[in-house]
Amino acid sequence: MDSLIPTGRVPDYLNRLNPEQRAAIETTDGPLLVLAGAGTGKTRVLTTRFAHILLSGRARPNQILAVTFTNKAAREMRERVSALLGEPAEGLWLGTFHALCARMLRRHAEYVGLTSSFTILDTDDQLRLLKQVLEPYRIDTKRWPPPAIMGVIQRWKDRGLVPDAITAAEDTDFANGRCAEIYTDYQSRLRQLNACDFGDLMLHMTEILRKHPDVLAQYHRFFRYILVDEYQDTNTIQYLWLRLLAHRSDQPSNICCVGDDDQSIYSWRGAEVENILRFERDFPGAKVVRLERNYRSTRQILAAASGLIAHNEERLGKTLHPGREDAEGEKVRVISVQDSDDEARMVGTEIERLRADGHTMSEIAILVRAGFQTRAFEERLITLGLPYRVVGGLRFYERAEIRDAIAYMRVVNQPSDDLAFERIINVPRRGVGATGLQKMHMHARERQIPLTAAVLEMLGTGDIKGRAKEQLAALMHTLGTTRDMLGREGHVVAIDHLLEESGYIDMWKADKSPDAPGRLENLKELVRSLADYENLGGFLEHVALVMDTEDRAGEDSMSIMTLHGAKGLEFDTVFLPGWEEGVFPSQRTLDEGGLKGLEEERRLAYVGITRARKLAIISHAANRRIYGNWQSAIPSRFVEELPAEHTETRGDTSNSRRSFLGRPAVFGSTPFPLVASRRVHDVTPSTSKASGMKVGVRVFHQKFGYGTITSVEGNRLEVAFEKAGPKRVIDTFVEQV
DNA sequence: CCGCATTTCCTAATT
DNA sequence: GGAAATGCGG
Repeated sequence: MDSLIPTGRVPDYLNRLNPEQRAAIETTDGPLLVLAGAGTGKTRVLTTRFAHILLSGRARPNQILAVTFTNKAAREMRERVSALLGEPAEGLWLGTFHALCARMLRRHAEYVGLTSSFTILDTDDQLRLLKQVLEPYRIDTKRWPPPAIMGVIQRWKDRGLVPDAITAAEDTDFANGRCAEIYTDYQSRLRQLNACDFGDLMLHMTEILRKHPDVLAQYHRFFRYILVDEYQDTNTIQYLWLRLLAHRSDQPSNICCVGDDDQSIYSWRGAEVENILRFERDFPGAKVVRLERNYRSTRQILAAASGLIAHNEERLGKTLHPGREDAEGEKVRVISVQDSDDEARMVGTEIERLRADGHTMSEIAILVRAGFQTRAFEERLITLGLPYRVVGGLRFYERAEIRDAIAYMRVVNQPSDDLAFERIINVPRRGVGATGLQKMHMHARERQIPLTAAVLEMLGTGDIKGRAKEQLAALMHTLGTTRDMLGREGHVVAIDHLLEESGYIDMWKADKSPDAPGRLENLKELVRSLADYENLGGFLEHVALVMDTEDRAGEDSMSIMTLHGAKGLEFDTVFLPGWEEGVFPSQRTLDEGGLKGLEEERRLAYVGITRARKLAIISHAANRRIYGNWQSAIPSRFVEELPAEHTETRGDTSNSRRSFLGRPAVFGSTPFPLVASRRVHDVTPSTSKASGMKVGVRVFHQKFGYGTITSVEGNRLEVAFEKAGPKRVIDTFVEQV
């Protein structure tokens, strides 16, 4: 293809790139893998490449398919491409995997038994639907909780397996091998409801592309170039979808995937690092460009992070070098403290000092492994009066009042949306209980009609009695008037009417709990945001797929968040607390994932350190309060793996890994297996009384009778009772016999 | 059908 | 320690 750029003149946007970045952008044709280390200008390469393809005349805006994982990334990319082009980028196929698939699927829905107006279910709906499907199976939900079964189905979908593809061998470990049946039923219920869950968007679209060569050919004609962000996070179905779109006979696969195998931290939700490791085999003739010049962090930080990640086996191999000469910086600090309260105190003190020295608060972050760790820091920061925000709590669209309001809108938009109707039928209370709802379900199933229609019929025949009768009649009337208003007065007015007349707003006005005013405020905000969309349908598509809201640019506050949440962000100073065996690396990951799990934890540690521009402060405590009781802990193996010449150790040295030598690091099934002696630090009063409680001791329990202790964990015992079987009990409730 | 008491569980989190 | 689900009495 002819270039529109005059020969001999390098366009502006290429001039300020380093040679690797330029190679990543100018290698436009054929498969390309860009291995972009942390802070090496990944987003810049991606957006500049996009603009370059357009500006050099290789493709028109709608001939590039650009895929991201999150809406945030898609938004950012759109903005930066627009900036490079000097005009708003419109008509692009740029979005998340799911948004792009939804857009395609609306055009071909009939191939998978749906209509183009299919509903996209959220996580709540999925689970509610699965529970309904589960009913006739009479499965012990204690042993096989519905969310776990949902997980099995989702993982099958992630791997591109339709119900028919599930082999018996695949379906052994769960719900007595009946998951495949459940999966089949669940899928047919979805089809009846004209609905998709998130997994279906990918699964259906991939099936269509696979079975209908004409459809595939159509997209091949469309897309000349494919760009993929965060390729290390793709799961199998996303890989299959990409491969179908990329592999073609008429031209080379112009697919460019950008990613970093060292930052793959999402295997637990289906991501396959193997996709990126295998790229060169999947796309013959592929070129690989490594971006290793880091412009973010100091040399000390990069060296510490590189030394740590070098302990991983499964990697393509890549070393970060400082991109600037002047960036020597401070060594990574490793601080040892007595207990988790001391740790919070230490972090608070350090932050106060940073603030006194004039550091901007928003340039400081505390990155934790798990959500439960945030509380200690929050409490400390409140005491000190330091502004902070916890990133990644409940988001706007996850709040109960927002989900309820959206369910109301869904029923208006699509009267056959049974799941939405079920959510709101008794909110506010309308005298409909489990039994009443069941009758309605039976009626609906008999007559093969949606729930709303069943309610109307039953109101007519007098099958609904009492308080429910009047209230439901009023609800149905409100739904009807709202639909009328939708056409005449616009969706904003109509929805306002709906939430008022249905009594939903009044329900919160009557609520005396302290968070009710906030909820009303959220509802107002929701109605206000409706105005940004042309119609109700457009709004609902947005909330189904774009479940995030713009970060509100607030005051100058520091961030507390999980390591996962911090990926892609950067701060001057980063605190990394809780580097203890069992916490980080997480015991559960070790138990379930073995060596692979450990390597993923190590990548998480690598992500954490590389978030810091100037200073990283790692800490570990000798004793930690977990779920209410004290447990002792030993420093994380990652502390030892940091190259000593790039770290500076402070604090109580008796709490080093050395003093725990002789206890081999093993993967065990018991929680915190390295710390058999943790009860030494147990300060709960119950232990003194129960000090004789050891494995093998025979005990008597008022309710369960006689038994033998099989495990001891703090004051919690597991006892094999002779009559009652294995039970977990608190030590004070049994007597030694 | 509702509200209160008791019991149970506890990784990460996007679409 | 605490949220959320379950169970029980009114």
